[in-house]
Amino acid sequence: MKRRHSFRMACRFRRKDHRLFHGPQMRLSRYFLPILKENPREAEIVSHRLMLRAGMIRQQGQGSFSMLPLGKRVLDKVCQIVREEQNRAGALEILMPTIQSAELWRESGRYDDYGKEMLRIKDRQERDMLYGPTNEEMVTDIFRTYVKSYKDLPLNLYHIQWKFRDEVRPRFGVMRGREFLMKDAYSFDLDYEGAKAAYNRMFVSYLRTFTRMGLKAIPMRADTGPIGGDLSHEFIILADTGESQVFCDKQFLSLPVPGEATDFTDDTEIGGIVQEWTTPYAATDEMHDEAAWGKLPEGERLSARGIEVGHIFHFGEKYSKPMNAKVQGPDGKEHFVSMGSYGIGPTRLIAAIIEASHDENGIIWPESVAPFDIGLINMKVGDADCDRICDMLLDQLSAAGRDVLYDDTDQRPGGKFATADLIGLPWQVIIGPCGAAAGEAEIKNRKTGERETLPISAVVARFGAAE
RNA sequence: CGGAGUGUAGCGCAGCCCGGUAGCGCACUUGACUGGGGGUCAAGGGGUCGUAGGUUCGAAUCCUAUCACUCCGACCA
Repeated sequence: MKRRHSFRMACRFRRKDHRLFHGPQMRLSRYFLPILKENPREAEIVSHRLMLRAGMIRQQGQGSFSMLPLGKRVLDKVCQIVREEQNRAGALEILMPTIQSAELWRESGRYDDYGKEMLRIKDRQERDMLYGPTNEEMVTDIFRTYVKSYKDLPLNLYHIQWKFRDEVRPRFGVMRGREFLMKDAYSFDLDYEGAKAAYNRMFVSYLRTFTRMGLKAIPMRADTGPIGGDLSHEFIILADTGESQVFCDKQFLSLPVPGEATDFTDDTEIGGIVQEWTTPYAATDEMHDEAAWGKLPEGERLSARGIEVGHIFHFGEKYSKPMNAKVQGPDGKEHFVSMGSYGIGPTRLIAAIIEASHDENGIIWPESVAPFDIGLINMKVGDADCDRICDMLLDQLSAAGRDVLYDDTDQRPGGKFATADLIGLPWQVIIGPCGAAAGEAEIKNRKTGERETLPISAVVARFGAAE
């Protein structure tokens, strides 16, 4: 059967193909991948352009985006890594509502302080509601209701939920949207020492999180504003198109990132890692100290552009005091809990990853967040050998746990290569008539461009089993 | 909010200055030929020209208002 590539076809449900709508394998002819050959005019920066061109997102309004299937897959992978590393560090996942009552915010005093960035709404009873820009109040309310003893500490609750901030100026696609997904974690401890340990755990967790996504994230001392203290860091990844100018010691590029064996229950070990990662010089232009910078040898200085992908913050009793969140300590007295909050923007991270990893042909996904592991390209759909081999490889690679996107459309080879490069799957497995006749497949690495030819029978073993 | 700009088919654009009932490329539909880096031929479908008002015999085009989006500045995951 001849079938041109049409993303509309994905809407037509065919019974005999129903298994193709789920699971790790996907036929491009059945997928919804509205790729664009030309750059949409409104997209100025490369990640925005590529996300639109690769059919990942659809802009629905200023700073608001739908995630299309390819984008949703990446988002899910990013969130999963975030989730795993939060859990590893001892945080517990919950899910709080997006719409909040103004009451809690009046308690903390922020209902008046927050300003126009907060979207205020009234419900049908004329009650003041708001679309949450963050969740300190709500999580503090949960905490104070149930936790009364220091014995239940430390506690860290996080969720991954949509936020809305009516930004003065949304821009750069999902990089600065108004509605965006955020992982926000909140720690509760008896005292400053405990809070500092909680802070350190998130610090180390973040190092691992970004590294797993193929990013080099550098923690930089951040402005703590009116609250003061030294416990606030922004995690900046280096990308030529980044928003802010950053200055740091080249040491960061070679500092070892804590591995899976890291013991998050060992405060000394965690504190040591934080010490190591906060000693060399690093600052964004707002916090830049020319004198300290000048002391670094010329060759050790790294001046670059960066994108903020995470921010951790200790704020002590800022919310526990006005909201009366107390626990009884070992001394028998009541103590306001010492809190911190820790944010990562998964939607922004997607853009940041693209900014850090692309070329003139499109996106280059790190394997950990790629929407599919492998693009299987049938160079001549309709050719009996090519079709048979591709069907077989699709089944075998899927059975081995690999996510495969099978290009079974009848586009010409050039178009298929262009699509595969654009959407940036880490590997392309190419089956053409000549290779098929010789029993050979070609494998291309998207990142390096390297190609290798190998027997078709060796393809599955070449990729091995997914972990 | 201040400054700059753009709205014409799904996407990218021309037409506007000089008013006469909308066009190009890509995409899409049908058929044929093709088949290793965005093919060729043929035949088609699709547009309240952002919206509203005004000027005019007649408005995509001129005037007024308004909305949306983008970029630059102060803020932020």
